[in-house]
Amino acid sequence: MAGRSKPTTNDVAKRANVSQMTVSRVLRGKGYVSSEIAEKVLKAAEEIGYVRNNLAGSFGGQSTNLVGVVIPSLSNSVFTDVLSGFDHAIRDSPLQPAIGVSNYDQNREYKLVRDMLAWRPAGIVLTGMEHDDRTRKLLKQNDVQTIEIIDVDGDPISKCIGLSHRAAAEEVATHLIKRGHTRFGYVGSALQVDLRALKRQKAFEAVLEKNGFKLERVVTSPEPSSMLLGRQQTAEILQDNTSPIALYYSNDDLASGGLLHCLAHSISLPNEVAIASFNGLDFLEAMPMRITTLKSPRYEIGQIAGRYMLGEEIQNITRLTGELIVGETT
Amino acid sequence: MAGRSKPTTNDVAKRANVSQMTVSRVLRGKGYVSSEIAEKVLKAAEEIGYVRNNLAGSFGGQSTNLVGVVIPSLSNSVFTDVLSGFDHAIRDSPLQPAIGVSNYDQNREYKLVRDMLAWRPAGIVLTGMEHDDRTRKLLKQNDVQTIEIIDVDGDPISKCIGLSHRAAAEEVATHLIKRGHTRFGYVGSALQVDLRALKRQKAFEAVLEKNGFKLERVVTSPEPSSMLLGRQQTAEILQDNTSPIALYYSNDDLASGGLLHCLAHSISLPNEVAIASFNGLDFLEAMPMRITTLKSPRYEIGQIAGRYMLGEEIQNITRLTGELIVGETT
DNA sequence: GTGACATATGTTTGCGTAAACATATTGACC
DNA sequence: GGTCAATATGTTTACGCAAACATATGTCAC
Repeated sequence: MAGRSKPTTNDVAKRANVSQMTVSRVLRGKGYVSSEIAEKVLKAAEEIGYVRNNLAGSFGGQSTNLVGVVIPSLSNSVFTDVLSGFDHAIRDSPLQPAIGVSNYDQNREYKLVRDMLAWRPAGIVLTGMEHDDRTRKLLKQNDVQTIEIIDVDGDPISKCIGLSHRAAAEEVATHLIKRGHTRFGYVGSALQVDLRALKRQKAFEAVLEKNGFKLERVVTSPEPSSMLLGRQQTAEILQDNTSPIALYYSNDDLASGGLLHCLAHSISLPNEVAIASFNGLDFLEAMPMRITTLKSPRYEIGQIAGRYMLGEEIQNITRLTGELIVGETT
Repeated sequence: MAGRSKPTTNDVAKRANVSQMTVSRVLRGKGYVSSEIAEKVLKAAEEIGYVRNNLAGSFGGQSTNLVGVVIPSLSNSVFTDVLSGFDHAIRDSPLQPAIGVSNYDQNREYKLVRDMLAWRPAGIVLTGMEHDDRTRKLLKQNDVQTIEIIDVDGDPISKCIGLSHRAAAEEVATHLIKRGHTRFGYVGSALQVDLRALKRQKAFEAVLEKNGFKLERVVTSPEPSSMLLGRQQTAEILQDNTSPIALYYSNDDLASGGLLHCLAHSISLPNEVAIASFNGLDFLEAMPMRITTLKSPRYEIGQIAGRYMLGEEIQNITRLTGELIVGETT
């Protein structure tokens, strides 16, 4: 039973006294096999604990049912939300995701892609539009289905799906200006690594300037985002602040920290300080006050990426729109 | 360049005017090859965009460097934290995780395991101790390294690592009793699906009864956990409540919702209502008040599971201990 | 009863890599 | 100058599956 090497179709064949090919046919339910023989074969397979060897089976063909998915981090629910959507889309298909975590490192991403291509995957999913040149070259040379997710501001390798982070920031900036805010600040973290946040900051600032305003205060930190960091950064950015100011945060975690800071210091929202952010994560709904944010269609991005892997046709650039959630903080 | 099928060592060999075997040797850096030829081969490989075909290469051997990891959900940071630890441990090794999401469904878990075994993985990581009998049988028949994570209350298939959820609940119950609480309630969600939460509830109740107390109120919901649900459930469990009561929540999300409910209704903590929970997720640190919780060693669990996959020896049952974080809510 | 066609089985072959098994060629040392 | 070992290359083969290509039987229409 626990023999050295794993049983093959040949072992099953011997046990069932048929040819290897008949076993293959029975196991795949393809081709003509009488029910008696089929039964015999299934029994034999069951008895010796046969499990198909995909390695052997697939390598005649050109690709496997593995899909390489590279994301920057597993501890940011933006990416796990996308993964959930992706998984949902492919869950009842033969596709199987192999996940790699790049840690926001383009070199690591390259290595992951290289290793994944060795498995002749059905496709590759990358996060963002910024990649090592070697990655782009590799993916263009090998004709795997490739899709870049989350961001669409840039030149895609092949397909891409996401939202325009520029447009997202512009929408929030416009909203704040319409609301009558005249002084602005920005709170961000890990910008050298989160290139999409950087795009948002730039776009936000551009809208301000086009309207005769400017980004008066900016506080950024190299540390990863967290509510706690947001509290600290908000305390910092509001130091010596006297007139009302609208703060744009690079994400919900920081913004929530900002909200808690204001509540703890009895700062009136949105009169003294306004808060707006990006992502629209679920946990915001339970905060003591609704934060204005732009909800990104994360789950949907994953789903569409999954459906693309299943063969559904999509445009080269699929631009989804976020939803501006106007809360009580602006 | 973008020929029909992908280049093989043979194609490289022809281009470099050497034998296929020499190419193989160069690419693996194994065996004797002169530096001139090595250079020629590398150049040729580069030019035609050669990528190794793992399928062909591995199937002579007995297993691949893929590791199948099955988790119940990607939207619960408990599991993604474990994944992070796992990824951290194997990141610089050749191992590559293939992730499957079971949705707390043992039948789906079985199918995922079956599909994964077809890839001759170096190992399989399962979540929890409760599995379909077919899953257990399959894993015992095929001698893949298997490790069950997060829970250790049960009979492991092979190895397991986690914490005793019984012990965790007992510690919290004991703490609450020591603090002088005399009336108790329980708030939980998705218990038909989260078997570990159920274990905690049972163990919690057992300690109470051993000490002459009982679980006076219980509110559970089939919905997935969220802060919002926690708020609603807390409102429900406190309805018509007059004397002080200590509430044990099945996790931090619900407990945080409970905290927000109490703060919003000016219920004094921990005098009128005490709150304790399980997991110790990071976001608790930014809540307006510190919640008493038992911090589970999630990252560490993942790390050790990863190291086991790399060949490190571990005990059959590795029981880590959680850390009781005594906050301001008890 | 003779094709024609569906049904049921078997045989051969190839996929890309690396192990195992050859040869050559060099050079070091006595 | 001959022996031995290290170095450098080539040839053959196996790995497990399924496609492609054989045969067989059976069954139905005319």
